[in-house]
Amino acid sequence: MRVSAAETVFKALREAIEEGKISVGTGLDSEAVLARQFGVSRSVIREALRSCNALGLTETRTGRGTFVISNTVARDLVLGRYSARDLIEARPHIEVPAAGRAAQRRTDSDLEALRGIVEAMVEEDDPEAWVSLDAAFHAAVAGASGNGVFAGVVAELRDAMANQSETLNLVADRREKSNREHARILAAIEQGSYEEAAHAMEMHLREVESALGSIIGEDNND
Amino acid sequence: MRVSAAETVFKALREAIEEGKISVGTGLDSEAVLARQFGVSRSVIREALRSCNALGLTETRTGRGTFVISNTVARDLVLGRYSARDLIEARPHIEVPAAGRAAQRRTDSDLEALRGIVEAMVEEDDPEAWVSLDAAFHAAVAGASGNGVFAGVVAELRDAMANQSETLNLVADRREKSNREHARILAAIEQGSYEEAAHAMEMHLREVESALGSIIGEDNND
DNA sequence: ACGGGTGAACTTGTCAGACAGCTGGACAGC
DNA sequence: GCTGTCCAGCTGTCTGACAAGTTCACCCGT
Repeated sequence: MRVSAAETVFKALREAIEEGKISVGTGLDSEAVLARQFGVSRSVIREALRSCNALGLTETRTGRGTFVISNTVARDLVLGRYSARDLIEARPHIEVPAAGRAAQRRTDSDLEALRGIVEAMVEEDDPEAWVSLDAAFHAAVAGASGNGVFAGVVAELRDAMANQSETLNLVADRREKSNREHARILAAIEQGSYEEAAHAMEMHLREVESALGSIIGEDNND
Repeated sequence: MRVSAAETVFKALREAIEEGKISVGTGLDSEAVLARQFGVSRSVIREALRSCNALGLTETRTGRGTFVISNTVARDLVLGRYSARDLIEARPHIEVPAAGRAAQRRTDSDLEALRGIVEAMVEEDDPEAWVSLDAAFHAAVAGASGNGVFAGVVAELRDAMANQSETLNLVADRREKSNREHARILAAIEQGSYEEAAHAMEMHLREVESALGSIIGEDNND
């Protein structure tokens, strides 16, 4: 399958920028020069630059030139924020099977990490730090599932949740319950039972959801 | 601050696509027609289309035109690629509940878009184009779920899958089966039944998985 | 009749050349 | 030293042209 010249130039530029061969802040050669270098017309260069601009890698200023403003695709451009309702609805569908797989595939170092987090949470008094550990626990479970998709999605959800402060309002009572539920999940994962781990996670999320629901206010009807 | 015509056109197109005014699977007007509509030259239109392509919203095929392949920005621009095994394992956990929610929440324009894709798939002979439409169908179902997390994750999986050519090897026989299964999913969504839509999607994914499994050969190499 | 080849009419891909508008800096005049 | 002008270089846009890929109706030989 033939690829267009514009796409070839785009890929070359993107690679050069992402690999740091062209450092952030510097300006690219002018369109005319690039056209000569790549042996194509200016239109082709311009189309390639528009692609780089769309990804947030570069920025073109009239009369001046095109400048590298980032060596990674802009996340903000791509990732929308998720609503609390969407997060609560989606979590179980991903984390429950992830916990099950974790029970089947966890390595020794996975278990070690999980135990460490669970212990730390028990002794943690500061609510903010506790919430961080909570997020770390869920991410670690997903990571232990050995499935990159689960791990990636949960990591993304964790980022989105971190920006929602409702979790902080969980009363100390609820935190203790969560600690016990986490311990139960960990035990099931240690034991290697898909069913039990998945069930323990499901129960946990259901508990958290109802606790959060009473805080947020259940206006999720459509 | 003057903005370039190309950027104006790009934003207009992007908004139209993301808001569903141009549904997934459909083709845009030709560059010449767009140029007349926007009152600009073809170069401007082409630069705007390159931006849309870079974001994974559209795809341009030589001699045919530019087609909308997603109404959300491609996530794998940012995130890493996933292995085939991970994708196959994770898909049902996300797409099944997404189909169920779609049955409860789909709008009229959601249904219209889905019908369009299903019809187009029946008449599509080119395997590559068919796979694109298949991906568009699954993304549209997730989009109709009204849950940004589902839509985002499926969009991400779609992008990752598009880069795995195994799907292309599906024989025509399997494609016809898929078309029927898609029709069944669509019918359940139209009917508004969570259970039926979820079940239809689950069956469909199971069928596809076994078909793919026999091609790939069950080994977990990426 | 009918299957297959063929070309016309579209589409995108690329090129070359032109000119307007913007920007920064050199330079002359005060 | 300060200011205003001018110019070289850049991006933004347009135009017209042709190559190459795609589609589909039409025609020709059987």
